[in-house]
Amino acid sequence: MPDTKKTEKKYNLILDALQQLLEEKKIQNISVSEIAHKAGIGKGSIYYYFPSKGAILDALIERSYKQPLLTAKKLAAQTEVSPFTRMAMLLQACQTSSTAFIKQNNSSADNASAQDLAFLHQKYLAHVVSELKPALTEIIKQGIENGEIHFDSPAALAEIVLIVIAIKLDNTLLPSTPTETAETLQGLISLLEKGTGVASGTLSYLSLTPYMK
Amino acid sequence: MPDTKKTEKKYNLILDALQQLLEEKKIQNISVSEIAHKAGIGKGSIYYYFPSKGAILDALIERSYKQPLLTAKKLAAQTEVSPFTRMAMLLQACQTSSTAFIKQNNSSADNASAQDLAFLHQKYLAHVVSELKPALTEIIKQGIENGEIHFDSPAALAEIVLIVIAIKLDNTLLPSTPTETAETLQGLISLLEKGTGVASGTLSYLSLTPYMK
DNA sequence: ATATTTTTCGACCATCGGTCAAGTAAATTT
DNA sequence: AAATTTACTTGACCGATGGTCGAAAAATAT
Repeated sequence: MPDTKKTEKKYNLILDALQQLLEEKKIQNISVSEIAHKAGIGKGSIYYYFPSKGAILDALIERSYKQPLLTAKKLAAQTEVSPFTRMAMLLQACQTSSTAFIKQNNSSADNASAQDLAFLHQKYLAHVVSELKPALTEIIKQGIENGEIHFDSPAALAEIVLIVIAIKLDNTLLPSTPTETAETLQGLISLLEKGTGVASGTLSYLSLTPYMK
Repeated sequence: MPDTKKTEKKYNLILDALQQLLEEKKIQNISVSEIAHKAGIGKGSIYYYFPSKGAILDALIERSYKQPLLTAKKLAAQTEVSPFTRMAMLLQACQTSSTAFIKQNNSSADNASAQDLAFLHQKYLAHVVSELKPALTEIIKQGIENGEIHFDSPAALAEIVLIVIAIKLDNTLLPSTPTETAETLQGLISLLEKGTGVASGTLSYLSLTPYMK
């Protein structure tokens, strides 16, 4: 099939258009016609490649996180590196992937706008957690085998960490002040250290800084 | 103001209508006219009581969680009861409040519908966590003073617990199998016990069962 | 060249959230 | 009780949206 390449090109063209528009306005205010115009194609063609407007967003999110998540997963295989280092790198990837997409303009104290793009953030959460959980689980599992981490359920631990971090790094799902966010993340690190029998300070350099402004 | 009663009646009439409709279809497919019709009033009147469609939803959520959250908060003041008991009761309230609203029809494996009502669940999360955090913080704080709990940052701990529990109890934000959910919640309890210097098994009776089917 | 399939397109449709002028009912003033 | 002001109701109306469709144009096959 020679059209696969061409199809994929158009496909990505549409995603590019949406991504561009997404940087200056929120989703609900972006019309399909607008996406088509930006992509330089007719509106009808959009629906040749995507079944609905929401599907375009889904595809864009998946494309956006494909690369960072891929590299994050590779970390799980690098058994020669300390689990903590790998964990830090993985969370770093998690963090950069979040800031990549959460650039929405929070201009006014518009309470309605925050709700409009709620499901965008929700999708980000679901995507990141589900994709990263296996990798982090593997890392923790190896840390347990090494005797560096003490905990019964690596998968549960991975999920807990990812949930809290993903939610707190994306400050829109549960809006907090910078101080609050920092406190919660610091609390998580402290809880992890004490809960997994790791020396205090071992995880402190994970230094997660939430997206601000 | 004698109109407060009448106004409130109409106000609640609209919320009743939305709540009713919400049991058979998802929000995005419920029109304002439909709400008005169900409430037996003109469409224009809706906008006399609410500034937007989203505001109706907000109000409904707030009304739905008002009572359970109120009783949950009162638990914080009952200093004569053990912090763990109060914590369990609070989480119980959290749980019932979730099942009260998460009765959406999950008929088919329709991936699109699940995403449509994403922000409904997102609002639930934000509401529950922000409302319950102060109460749980207070309980933990008292447990620390009693010497029953050992942890530096009660507020952080409260938020972490609420985030994980709220997300896992509402199985739509991050869909998991029952086994996974149970594992994560059990992992959280275990992490809490070890992380806060509490004897193993102390928190086990929190026994959180997620909403299923 | 002809036939067939794939892709493009924008006019068109139903519907939506929200506005508004006009009207009615209720309270308040005189 | 009449007049006036205020509180409330309403459905026609508006601009805009997501999505459809048949027709045309490109591409491909025969």
